[in-house]
Amino acid sequence: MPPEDLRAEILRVVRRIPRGRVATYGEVALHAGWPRAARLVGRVLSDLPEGTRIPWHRVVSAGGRIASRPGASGQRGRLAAEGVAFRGGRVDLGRHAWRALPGPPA
DNA sequence: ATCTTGACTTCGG
DNA sequence: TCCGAAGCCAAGA
Repeated sequence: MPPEDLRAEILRVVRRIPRGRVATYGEVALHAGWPRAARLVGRVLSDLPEGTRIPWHRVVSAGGRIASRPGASGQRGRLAAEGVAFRGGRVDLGRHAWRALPGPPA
């Protein structure tokens, strides 16, 4: 599957992440059909226009950490506005993971 | 064609 | 828990 289709597929996956839940880059890549393309997910999201309706803020790094980049704090704010709980600077995946439960048992 | 650079992940110390 | 190294895929120089 060429990168162009992969991009569309990634965006499709991100769009289905429900409000109040989060998914990791690796997970999005997995659901898009590219198990090891986590970095590409980040690349695709970085190309999104400012006014996009894609819920890019619901995509976080492994373990619920917010990816380092300019604007990271804004992402946290958006998530908090959706009711996502944080614990020690990390998203509480035990309560807000979209599907899998990568973190240790609560 | 080779090297560097990322909104990444996992493993080992 | 924090840090560094290695593996990862694509794009740009």
